[in-house]
Amino acid sequence: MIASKQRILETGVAMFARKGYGSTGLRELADQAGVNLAMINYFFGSKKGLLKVILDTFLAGYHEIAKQELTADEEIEVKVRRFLKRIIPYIKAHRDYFIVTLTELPHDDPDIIEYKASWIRKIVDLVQDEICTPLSSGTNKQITPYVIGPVMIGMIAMRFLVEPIFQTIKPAELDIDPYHDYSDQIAEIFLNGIFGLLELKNKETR
Amino acid sequence: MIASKQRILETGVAMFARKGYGSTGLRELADQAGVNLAMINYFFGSKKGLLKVILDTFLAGYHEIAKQELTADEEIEVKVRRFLKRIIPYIKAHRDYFIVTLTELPHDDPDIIEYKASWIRKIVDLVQDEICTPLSSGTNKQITPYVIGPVMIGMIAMRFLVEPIFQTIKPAELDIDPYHDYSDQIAEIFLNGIFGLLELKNKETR
DNA sequence: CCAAAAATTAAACGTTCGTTTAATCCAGAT
DNA sequence: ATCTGGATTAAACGAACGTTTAATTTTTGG
Repeated sequence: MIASKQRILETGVAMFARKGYGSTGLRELADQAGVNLAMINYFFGSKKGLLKVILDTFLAGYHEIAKQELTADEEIEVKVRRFLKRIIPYIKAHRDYFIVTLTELPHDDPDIIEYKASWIRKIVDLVQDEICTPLSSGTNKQITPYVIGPVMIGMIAMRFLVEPIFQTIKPAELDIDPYHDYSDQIAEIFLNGIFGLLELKNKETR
Repeated sequence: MIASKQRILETGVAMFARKGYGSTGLRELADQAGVNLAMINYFFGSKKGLLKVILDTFLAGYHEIAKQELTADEEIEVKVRRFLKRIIPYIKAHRDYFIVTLTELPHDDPDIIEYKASWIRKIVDLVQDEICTPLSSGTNKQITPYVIGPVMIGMIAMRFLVEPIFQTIKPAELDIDPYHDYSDQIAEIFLNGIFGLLELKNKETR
């Protein structure tokens, strides 16, 4: 990718994450990227075009990992554990992409809502086929990807959303690195939680 | 509260949630609220003043519920269950407040970051005293509010963030009401998850 | 009923917004 | 060396931005 385009993308994702999409001006963005204002529209068509690239980059990566780790003929427990083991470092490495995606998720801009929807649809289908359906067989459950999906992402996600504030109130020792087993903790909580829930449901309807 | 002020607040929280704070113009806001443009600055001082009221309203309510339900001499299990039983309907009833708070959380606007931090600090302390500390006693754990807090909120939160997109990809039956036992499900997942995690940690270090 | 206070209005303030245009720069290929 | 196409620039576009002012209407309380 051309160096200028790359710098615009990098600066854009950083500023959108720190100030919010709507509160970021293209002139300040261009200045910080060391690039002429017109280059943003030249390379990305529009401000919204830049946002789309950011959302697309993150969601494509997320979906790719989900596909690789969840689509396998193995125990759900193993698959979920492997998925979390990969997705948490991925999010950590693309923290700003993640923050932008998450904070723009609920905004129903007609130009990009179908864009987001197409990705979410794929991920929901994946969770349905690889987690919910296998979990259902053998039990008389009713766990849907619409419940389990957000729960899983949410457990991981919120940490990164509040991290800037944690930085303010507790400047030391809040990086995720020290918790080298952070993904293990999340995996334990999630798996114990889900299996505990299923057990309970079985008991109820028995 | 004066009717005009109320309408500005209601319209403001709705528009900030749907379009984002930075992408919402005060003229459109005033129009939709059926109010003169100048009234917004008259009642709230500035656009950011309006945002502060929204954040304050939600976080104060959240903290109040956490204080009431978590500060008690009872089993953690009971307290967490009661907290979730109250906090989920609260968020559901103040969905737009919640979305605005969440999506503005990572934006480090110097004017409001200390504002958010003061609330988060209170909530972190609460979780520390009422959940983490009691959980620690008797075990050789190390669960901090900085891990457990975001996990708990995140499990609940993400559902509301992606709901607008779920509406798009699956227009029917996605309201949380049908899951009349949604908070029970979350509570089960969370409690099973935490206790499972603690058990594991004990085993490891035994 | 009238004065004081509060609510509301229209208009303008200067600034910044995202975008476009047209000219220029600079490689690499001919 | 020159042509060519992409990269880059400075400048301007009109629109929208958040905020302020000053005048006016409405409400309140003595």
